[in-house]
Amino acid sequence: MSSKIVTIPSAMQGRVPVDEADAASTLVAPSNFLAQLDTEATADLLAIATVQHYGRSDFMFRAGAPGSNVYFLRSGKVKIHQLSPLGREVILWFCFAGEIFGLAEVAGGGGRVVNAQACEASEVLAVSQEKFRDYLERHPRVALLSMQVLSSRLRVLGEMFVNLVSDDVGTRVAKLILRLSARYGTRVGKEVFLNIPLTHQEIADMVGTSRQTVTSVLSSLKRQGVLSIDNRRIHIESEELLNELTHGNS
Amino acid sequence: MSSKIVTIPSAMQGRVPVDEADAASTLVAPSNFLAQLDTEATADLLAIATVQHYGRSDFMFRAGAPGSNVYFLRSGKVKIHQLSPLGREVILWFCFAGEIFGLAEVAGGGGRVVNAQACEASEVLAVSQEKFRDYLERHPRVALLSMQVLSSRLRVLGEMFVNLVSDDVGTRVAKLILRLSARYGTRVGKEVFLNIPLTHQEIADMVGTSRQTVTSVLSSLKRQGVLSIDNRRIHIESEELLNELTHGNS
DNA sequence: TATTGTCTGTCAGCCAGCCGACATGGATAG
DNA sequence: CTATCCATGTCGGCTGGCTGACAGACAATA
Repeated sequence: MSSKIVTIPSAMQGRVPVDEADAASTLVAPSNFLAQLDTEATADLLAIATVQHYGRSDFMFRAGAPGSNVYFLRSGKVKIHQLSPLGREVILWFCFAGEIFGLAEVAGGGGRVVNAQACEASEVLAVSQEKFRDYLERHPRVALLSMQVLSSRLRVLGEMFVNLVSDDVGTRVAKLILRLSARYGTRVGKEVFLNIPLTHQEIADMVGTSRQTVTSVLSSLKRQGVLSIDNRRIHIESEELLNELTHGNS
Repeated sequence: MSSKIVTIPSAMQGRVPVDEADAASTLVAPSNFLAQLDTEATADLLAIATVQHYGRSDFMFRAGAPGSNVYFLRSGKVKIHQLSPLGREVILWFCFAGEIFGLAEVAGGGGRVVNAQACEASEVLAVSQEKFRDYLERHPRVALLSMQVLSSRLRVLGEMFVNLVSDDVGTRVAKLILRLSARYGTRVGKEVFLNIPLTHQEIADMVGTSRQTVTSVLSSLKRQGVLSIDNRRIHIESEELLNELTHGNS
């Protein structure tokens, strides 16, 4: 399958007197890194990579460790998070099949700042820092691609930051769901299925609230008929309504 | 001078059973991009760049515009910020001489997400997206450097995010000051001078609070003898005390 | 010298959301 | 079948920090 780019609804941050069409501002990245390498680049990468397997809740790396590998997720799901000084877990993002992670700390030198933990059994390719550097010098295209990945994360994180500062919890949750569904949801007619099991606690950790508050926000959304949840998987019934909630943050 | 890589002390987020020393957090980057290019790379860059001048509070670019240039700040000070839907200005970071900005949106495609605004008269080099791409293909070292810059921002932003989620306002302000002083402060004995004029409002916008709260936090810090402020410039009198406040966030 | 604008400082009232506590329900293990 | 976990749901009380309002300080402009 060749790189399939998902189109994402506009992110409508900081609208300005620039009469650009409002069209798809796509805060999203070519999230599937592996799929965008040509066959040669892929082969080359495989040549320097080690295949590793992790079980549910194993760590690929932890904050504080020296960042010596870049990882490519072949299958499974990985949670990138940080522990706040007092044990609060802050989830920065999730990685899914095809995505690269652990890149930022390798490129930047210094140790890991975040934790990478498998949410389910996962298979990864690990590539050492030095080898990856060489590799990038040999494949400048891939270097560009890597920059795109970093850029996109930077944007997303920036967006998250702004949301956190300026929105109330309800809006933050709504935006989170939209972000996730834009990236990882499968659209069926007007509905969207998010095939990612998420606990309330995890949502809280992504959005910066307490578990209880998330529970109540979600109940409210269910009551309004915006979404339903089945077995921890969110099913958006009315994306429009959800969007409305997002914009209507007065 | 060939690409000089700065070593970064561990970032001590989410302390783990890795007995790394706790040394000074400093999530700092090779912030001065231009200074790290060798003469050839510099010449090459100049060849494709346009020199531009901006006056205080002019915009280099605004959110919503197509991101067509990368910028290098030769002198002056630039504020990168986003406007939240309801007019709240959220400052993501400041750029100082030598730093690159506008990179993320160029690499990522899509339009600008943030605004770049001169805080004072500034001179920049502007390079078009396409030319910069070519340039990077010809100078893989610089591509790596760019990745380092992006990585470092990603880390800083991640740190900011975590702070925002898990610390109270006092701690956030303290950490902000430490971060800034690590990067831009000049150390004189035990004291640190931050030669960046900042209004309370700007601090509030970086830290996600109201101006009034910042005022009161700062007064409190002054009262405790942690710092003094002269003409909007922060002067840290006891970095230790400040650090303590930071760690002591129970 | 007055005028206007921008910044700092202080105070009181109010409320979103945090925290602790507890009850229920499903899943997994023994 | 029972015990143990873990996630969900709900409630009430408490409080950090936001809001608005106003007053003084200083700088720049006229």
